Amino acid sequence: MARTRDDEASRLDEAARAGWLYYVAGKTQDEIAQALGLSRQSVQRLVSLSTSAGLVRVRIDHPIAACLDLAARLKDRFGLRFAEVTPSDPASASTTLGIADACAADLERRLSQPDPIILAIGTGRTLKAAVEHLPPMQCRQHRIVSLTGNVGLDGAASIYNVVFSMADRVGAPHYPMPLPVVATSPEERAFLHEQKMIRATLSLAASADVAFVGIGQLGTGAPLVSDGFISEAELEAVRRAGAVGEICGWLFDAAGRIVDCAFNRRVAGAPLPDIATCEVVAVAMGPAKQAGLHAALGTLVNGVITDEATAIALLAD
Amino acid sequence: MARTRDDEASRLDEAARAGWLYYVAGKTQDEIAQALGLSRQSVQRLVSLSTSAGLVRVRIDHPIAACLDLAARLKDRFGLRFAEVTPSDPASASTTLGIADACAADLERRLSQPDPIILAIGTGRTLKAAVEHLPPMQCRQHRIVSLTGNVGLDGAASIYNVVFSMADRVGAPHYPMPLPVVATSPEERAFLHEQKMIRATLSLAASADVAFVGIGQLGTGAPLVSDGFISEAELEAVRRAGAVGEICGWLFDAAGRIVDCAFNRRVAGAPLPDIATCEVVAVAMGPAKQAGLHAALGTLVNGVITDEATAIALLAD
DNA sequence: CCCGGCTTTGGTCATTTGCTCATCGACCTT
DNA sequence: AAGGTCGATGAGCAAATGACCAAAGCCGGG
Repeated sequence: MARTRDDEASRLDEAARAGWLYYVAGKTQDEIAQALGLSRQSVQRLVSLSTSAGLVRVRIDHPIAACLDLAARLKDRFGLRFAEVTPSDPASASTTLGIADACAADLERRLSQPDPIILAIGTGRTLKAAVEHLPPMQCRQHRIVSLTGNVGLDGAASIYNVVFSMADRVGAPHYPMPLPVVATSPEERAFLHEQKMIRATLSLAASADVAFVGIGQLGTGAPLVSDGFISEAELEAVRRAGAVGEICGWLFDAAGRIVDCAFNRRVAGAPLPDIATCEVVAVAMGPAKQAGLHAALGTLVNGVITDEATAIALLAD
Repeated sequence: MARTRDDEASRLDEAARAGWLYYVAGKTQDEIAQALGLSRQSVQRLVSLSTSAGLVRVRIDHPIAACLDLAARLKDRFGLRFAEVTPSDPASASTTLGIADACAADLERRLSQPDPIILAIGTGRTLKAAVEHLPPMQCRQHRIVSLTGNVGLDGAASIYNVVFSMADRVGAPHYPMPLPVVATSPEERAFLHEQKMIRATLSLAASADVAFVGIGQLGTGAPLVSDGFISEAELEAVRRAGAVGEICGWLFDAAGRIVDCAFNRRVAGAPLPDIATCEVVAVAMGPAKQAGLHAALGTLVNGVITDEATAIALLAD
C-alpha cells in the first residue's frame, strides 16, 4: 500500500487549508508557502489538489449561471461546437424572445471579426427577429449568402427571407437566391440550379463558414403550411413518413436524416451546409420546435441558441 | 443619471458570464475574451467585478480536522448548541475574514428552510460583512427583526445596522427598530418602548428563534466610542466597573452578566434573546474581542462562529 | 547490501493574470 | 459651442501561476 488512510486525510486537510488561504483569504501561493513553511511549488500542488479533489466549490449567484450550465450540458450531450441558452421568461409564450437578442449578439460578435467569413442564413420568424436586433455595422469583409429561395408561390419576395434586411444592416455583400422556395417539380429545380448565377451562389453556400437556421415545426401552425408551400394533406403524409421538423424547407426525421420524399426533391434552396466543415447554428425555442430541435442537434446542426426551458426539456429527453 | 439600471444589470450579466467561464468552466481570460469578442483586459475587469459584486462564492467543502475538533471542544467547554471554527490566516489582522463567509453560509442554510423562523440580527462590521456574502434569495416565509435601534446620534441611520441590507438580499419581511441606539435617558427609553409599533417589534425580538450578534470590544477602537455613543471617560468608568464587552450596546462583565450601569439603562434596543428559548450565535474573532467572547459564551450566547486562532485562545483561558 | 522503479521535491521557464498609465470619447457645465 | 470631467478602453509590464524537468528520497526485490 503506497499510502495510508491517515496520510491521505492529512494531505487533504493540508490541501483544504491551502485552498482556504488561497481562495477565501486571497493570499498568494508565496505567502501561503511562507506561512505553512513549504515551498511555493508544494503549495501550488496543494491548491491544485484542493480543486481537483472537489474541495473547492464555486457557485455563481446569478440566473445566467444556470443557463451556462445548460449550454455546457447541451454541448456535451449532443456533441455541439456551440451552444447558448438564454433565461426563459415563463410569463411569455413568445418563441423569439431572448433568443433573438442572443442570436443578434452572436452574429454581431462574428461579424465584428476582421477575418472575412462566409455567413449563410436561413429563413423564418426567429431569424427575422434576430436580424432586427442587429446594430448597424459596416463589415464589407464578410459575405452573406441565403440558403433558401426568396420568391414565394405568387412571385413576391417572402418577407421572412432575411438576407436582405441583414445585409442592409451590416453593410456586407449579400447573395440572395433568386429562386422559389419550392420548385414545381424536381426537373424545374434541376434546371434552376443549372443557371450560372445560382450555381455561384450555391457554391458559396456550400463553402459557408457558419450558418444560422431556424427550425420549422410540422404541427399546428407549421410555417410551410401557413406560407402555402405544402398542403395540410401532404404535410400529414410526410409526418406519417417520419418527418418531425424542417430546416430551410428540408424535412427531416427523428434521426436527423433528410426524408426522401417528393417534397424534399422539389426544395429549391441550397443543401444544408455540412456540419463537418461549417458551424451550423439552429436558433429555436418552444415546445412546438422541441422535437425538431432534438432530431437536428448533432446531425444537421452543430450549434444551438435556445432558451432555458427548451434546453431543460431537450436534456430530459 | 450616469447609468441606468439596465446598463448595470447587463454589465452584471456579462460579469456573471465571464465569472462562470473563468471559475466554473476553467477557461483562461484569453479564451473568454475570444469567445465573448472582448479584449483580455475587459474580461479581467469583468471577472474582477463578478467577485467584488459577490456573484462568485467559493467555499471549501472539507471539514478541516483541526477546526472541527476546536468546534467540538468549544461546544463542550462552554455548553454551546452551535459552534463553527474557520481556518485562520495568521498574517491577516482582519476581524471578519472567513467568519463572514461562514456566517453567510449558515444564514443561508437556515433561511433556505421552508419552515418559517424569526431571525433576530444585531449590528456591527462583522455582521455587515456577513450579510454582504449572502446570495440573493427569496424567502418570504421568515421574519427578520433588528435587535438594535437604527438611528445614530445625529438622526442618520447607522450604516452598520444590517437588517435592511439583509432583508433586501433575502427578500424577507423585516422589522427594524426606529429608535436611537442609545436613548438620552432611561425615561426616554421607557417612553419609546411604550410606542405601539416598537412594542410589536420588541415582542417579535423576544420570540426570535435564532439571533446573530457581533461582539463589541471595549478597548482601543471600541465601536461604541468611534460611533459616538459613549465617551472615552464613561467607557473607562464602566470598564473599571467590570465590563469586558458589549453586544448590541449591552455592556457585560467577565461572568457574562449585563452590567447594572447608567449606560445600560439607556440602551434603547431590545433585550438580548434568552438563550433558553433562542439560539443566540456570536460572530466574532480576533484578540480584541476574545475577552468579550469568552465572557459571553454560554451565558449570553449559546452559539459561536469564530476562527481557529481565537478558538485556541478561548480554550487556553 | 545494492539496484531499479516510483514518488516526491525543488528549480526553471512559459503562460496567465492583475495593475498602472495614457488615451479616447461621451457627457455635463458654463 | 468650448472646455472640463469622468468613465471606459487598450497597451505594457511586473507579479503570480502552472507545467516541465532533473535530482533526491523511499521502497521492495534481488
